[in-house]
Amino acid sequence: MKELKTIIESALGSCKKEGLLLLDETPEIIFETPKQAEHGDLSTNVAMLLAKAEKKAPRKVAEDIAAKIPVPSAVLTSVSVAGPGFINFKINPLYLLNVLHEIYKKNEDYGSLDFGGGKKVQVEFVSANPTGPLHVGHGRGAVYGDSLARLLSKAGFKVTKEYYLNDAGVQMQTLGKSVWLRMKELGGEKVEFPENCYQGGYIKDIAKEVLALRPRAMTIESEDDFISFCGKYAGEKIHNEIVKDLEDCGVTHEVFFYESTLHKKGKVQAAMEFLEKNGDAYEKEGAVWFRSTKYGDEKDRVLKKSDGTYTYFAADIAYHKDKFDRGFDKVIDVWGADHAGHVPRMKAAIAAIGHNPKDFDAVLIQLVNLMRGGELISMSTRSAQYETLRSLLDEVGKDVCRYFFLMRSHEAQLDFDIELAKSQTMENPVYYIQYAHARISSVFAKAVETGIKLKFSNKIDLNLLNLPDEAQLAKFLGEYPSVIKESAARLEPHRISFYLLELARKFQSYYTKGKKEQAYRFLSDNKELTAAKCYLLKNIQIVLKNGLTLLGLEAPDRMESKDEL
RNA sequence: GGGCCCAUAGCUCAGCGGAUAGAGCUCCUGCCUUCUAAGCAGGAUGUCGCAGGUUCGAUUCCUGCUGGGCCCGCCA
Repeated sequence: MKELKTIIESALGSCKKEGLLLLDETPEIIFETPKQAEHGDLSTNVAMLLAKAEKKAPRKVAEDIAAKIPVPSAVLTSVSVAGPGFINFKINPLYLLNVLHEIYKKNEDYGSLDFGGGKKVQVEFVSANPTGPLHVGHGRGAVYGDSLARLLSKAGFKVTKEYYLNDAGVQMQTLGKSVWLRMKELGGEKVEFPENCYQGGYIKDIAKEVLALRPRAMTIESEDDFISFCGKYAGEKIHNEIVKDLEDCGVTHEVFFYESTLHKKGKVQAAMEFLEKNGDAYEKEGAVWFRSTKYGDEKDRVLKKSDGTYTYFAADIAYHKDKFDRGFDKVIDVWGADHAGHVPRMKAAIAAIGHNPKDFDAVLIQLVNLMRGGELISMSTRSAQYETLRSLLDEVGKDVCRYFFLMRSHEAQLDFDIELAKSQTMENPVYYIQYAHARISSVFAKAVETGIKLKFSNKIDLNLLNLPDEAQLAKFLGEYPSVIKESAARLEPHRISFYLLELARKFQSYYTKGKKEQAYRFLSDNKELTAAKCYLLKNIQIVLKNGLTLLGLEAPDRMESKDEL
């Protein structure tokens, strides 16, 4: 609405010139779509913002401004003042419809912005340790991170998706030991299986594999060597399965970063030295501490334990230093809500390694409560059938899974009811949105079938789209870029879900009117009119597909019938 | 005890400085000879957790409180 902004600015200018307004400061002009349709297509609150400085009643200010706005024009059909001092506008339908040419021309690039200015952003997400399969909580973070990356990239950032693997430290050791113990069990030995070892059934499967692969290794090799082999084998195997799970979820990463490389290249030590040099690290009680309190953390944190090994946090500092060293302007970590307590120390660390903590965002993803028909499924026990992302994917499928993870704000806990997810009703809106897309394809198929040639071009006469729904649909399509911008700025891909739902709803309503009113039929004997209507449909479809792609969902040309599922 | 998140219709949730607070589910009433009824139209339902404060204006921002979740390790 650049033109409208210019119109307001020039109206303000006239008011100042005639002495109606002082305008010592120019206010920010913001437009919004009124909730009530009777209030027009757009409104602005500038008059209310100005009222105080002008020492005038907001309504009076609004009226003065409104009087200087010429109507009707190519942009506006009417201006009015209402409520406490809103200036409401009715937009010329033809002006609204013009956006269709822009959408059609840009197609899949419609909604692409330079908001990010080409800044390099890294999104690190999932980063689950290869000690067991992904659970549904990981799934939410995975889908969120993936969609966020798509969104930021659409908004003009240069995005790298990264996965950090803890392949060093005690975990891999424990994993190896778990496998080794299960192997001994398989060999008929009675073993005490410690609580801190990995309990899952997948460990036994891996044990069987290793046994088949190297049946005599256990007797030949030293215990330490063999446990370390088991750990490495299991880690790789589990990691591969994680990657497969993610792929089936439509989630991919460009970089897999191994913690071990930090140690090998001496980067952890280098980071420690960096902190020490600046007086941000000190020794106490046989350990080395990070002076995180200096940067606002509530207490100092251990970097190097008294046994001489580094903490996870120390490696994490080195890792984040490495991220910035690689030239990222902005670093986003997607964490589970249980890591909330780590944010202050990480922010402190970012500051200590010489970067602005504002360039580091830790997005916390709240819990997923997995349910079935209203009953909570326990997440803590092994017996929980749907604990893993894999089993959820197998049962509800990729699109439903992703949509459910993206239909809520990431900072609110999510109730994921498998029964609802499987139902094909409005409780599961993913089908509704896809249905809108498919329906449009279906109309086109019908057109072809009845011998209508579909030709989309900017030669289409938009004047023919004279139904109110048509201008309103065009207006809504025109809002898509601002939805992208807002979603990207707030790191909230769920806003796209809501936008798409509303677009689908508007389309369905428009479509259904054709059942009753001939004027609403898309396909008719009037070639030009049919072409214009199909052009609008094409544009709706472009935006639907565009948004679905951001969410990582399919945009089908036809829906499978209910009975087939 | 401290920190973070949540609290909006019977249920699941949007909105996050503006005009009569929205959507879906649920409950009623209609709508398939004609582009997919996985759909549409209409109706019903709210002290926006409580109490203060900032503001011309607060569900939205701030403070306190209450209730629920997560976290507070020389674990990762």
